[in-house]
Amino acid sequence: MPWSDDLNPATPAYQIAASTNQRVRVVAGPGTGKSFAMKRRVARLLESGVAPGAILPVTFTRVAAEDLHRELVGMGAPGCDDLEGVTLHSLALRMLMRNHVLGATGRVPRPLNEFELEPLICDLMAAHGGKKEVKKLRMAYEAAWARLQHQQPGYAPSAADAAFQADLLAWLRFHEAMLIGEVIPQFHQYLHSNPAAAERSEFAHILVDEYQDLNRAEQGVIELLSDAAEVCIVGDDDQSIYSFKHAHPDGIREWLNANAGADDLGLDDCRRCPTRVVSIANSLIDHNALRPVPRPLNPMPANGEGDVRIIQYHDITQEVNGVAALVAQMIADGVPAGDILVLTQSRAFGMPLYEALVAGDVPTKSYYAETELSRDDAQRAFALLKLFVNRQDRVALRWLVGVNGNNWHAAGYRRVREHCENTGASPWDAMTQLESGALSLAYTTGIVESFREIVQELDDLEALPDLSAVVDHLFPDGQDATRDIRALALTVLEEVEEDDREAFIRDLSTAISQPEIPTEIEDVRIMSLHKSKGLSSPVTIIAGCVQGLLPRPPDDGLTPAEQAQHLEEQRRLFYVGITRVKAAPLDDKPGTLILTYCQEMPVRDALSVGITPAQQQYGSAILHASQFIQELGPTAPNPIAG
DNA sequence: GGGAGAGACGTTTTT
DNA sequence: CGTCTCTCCC
Repeated sequence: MPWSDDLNPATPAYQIAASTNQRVRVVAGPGTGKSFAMKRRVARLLESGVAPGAILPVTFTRVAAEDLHRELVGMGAPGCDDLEGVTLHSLALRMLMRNHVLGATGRVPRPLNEFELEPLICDLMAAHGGKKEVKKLRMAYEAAWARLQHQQPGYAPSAADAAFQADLLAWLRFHEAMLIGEVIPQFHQYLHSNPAAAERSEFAHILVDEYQDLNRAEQGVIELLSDAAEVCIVGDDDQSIYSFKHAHPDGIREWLNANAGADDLGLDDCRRCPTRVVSIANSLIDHNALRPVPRPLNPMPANGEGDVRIIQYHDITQEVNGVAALVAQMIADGVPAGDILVLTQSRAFGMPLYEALVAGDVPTKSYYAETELSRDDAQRAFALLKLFVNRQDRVALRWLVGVNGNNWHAAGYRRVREHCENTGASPWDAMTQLESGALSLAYTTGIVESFREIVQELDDLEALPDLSAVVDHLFPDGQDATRDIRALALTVLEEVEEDDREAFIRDLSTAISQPEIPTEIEDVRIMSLHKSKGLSSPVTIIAGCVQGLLPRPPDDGLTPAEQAQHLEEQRRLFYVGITRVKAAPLDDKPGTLILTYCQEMPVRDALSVGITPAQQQYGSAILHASQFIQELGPTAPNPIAG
């Protein structure tokens, strides 16, 4: 199918696909068809003979990357099979590993799993003011890199920050690893200091989706890859919801300043949502006073008005049961389960809702954060597997020798590390010597004992006939803690060459950190508002619309200006949520949006979710409807009691 | 190094 | 209300 098929040259979608300007910015609201326009642009490039390898389509998440690939394959554009959307993170890792960058910087691109941070924190806490302080310092370190602060004139870390960074880097170097938050900055630094690097002119065309969610370092990487490229960025400042990773809506707003002469295009017709949803979405986002250029969405009358309901329940139990009953009823009425999307910003609503749906025999899939490695047993087995594949995996060894001890046996491990740094021995070799008595160090009784067990377990694993037996041994059948990771490991094993340990551990790690998203949706999906970005669904339910949860209160110590920005981002989050609704003008059922909230929940739940109840009675916290419900404006329906 | 008890604080989102 | 973290003491 030619790229311009069914495209009217007078429409912005055509211009986005057709523009040959070196720089193009597209600001496009939810449901206005930006992915469609992007896809056509890529198709045009491929049809005009651009090599797939010269095109870099950057997407924000893995889901979006797979989505783009699938749609291009569906269009049958030439060479589309070789064209993959990538996340910046995966691109950075690939390029860092491909080059001898490691030699130059002394760093190894082996990212640390979340759970592997624990021993790092304990190793640093004694010298840097305790666990909490170390966590804070680490976040500040990553934040400074994400914002490229070191490139700002006059930036100077405090003495305490500098001391911490030196120790952190020494730890990471010694353990041959990298923080996840360092991957992009390291890549940025490599590109920045190597103007002649091949990567800087590897791409002739760069397309960036969800640009508003990139932080400074990520934007900088795009700039550094753009030496010889036509660049098209696409996004929407009204959907910028990733300030926690230091993205800011001003990035896309101010992009034109740095790219004079760029084409500036926009898409405003909301082809996705019913008209009433468009109307309340416009009313809501209008409350964001910091927007320099308001861009209301145009409703499409052909989409129909839609079915919008706002329901208040008495307490959280009734809300959970009420929503579960609504879903069950809709399915009984013939709505496919895969057409229903349930969004809630907190596990306190999400998990009981999930359980209520499952209990009611509704096919449901929960998309809350990866659970494979949430249990200690699973973490231990996974670390053991890493060490089984590579005895020199220093992070895995550090984790395993410390896991049983108070503060991860920091005192004893410090002696081992000092010994290694003085002699050049690897931790594995030093531990082996300690174990045999060839070496003796103070305070190491505990870790040597742990090491003995580890060696025994590894010997047991080596005695097994193949990898599948190893998986079976590490993640035994029928155990709750390791059920998820067992299933995943078995799937990965099927795809891997006979007993290729390295490939197995690599693919398993990928599968854990970047889970596959099913293409065929047959279940009710339940997830956070953040995860819902990019999705759309004929029935969208947002539960838990209460003040304190949505919006969440600002962190302590923010300036009034920062508090205002926080509130606006929370509002954008709700905006993203309500604009997931897809009109179904051809079916007999209208696009449906249901917003629910409740008046009470147990104080214990409220506290554990981060709500500090202003009032409480008989152990229940008194809750109030989200202020955003009011802000939906006069076209919103009146709330009803459920 | 490790255990007992007092005290602080609580969440959510991605690669 | 629970859980994690820190301090004190052996």
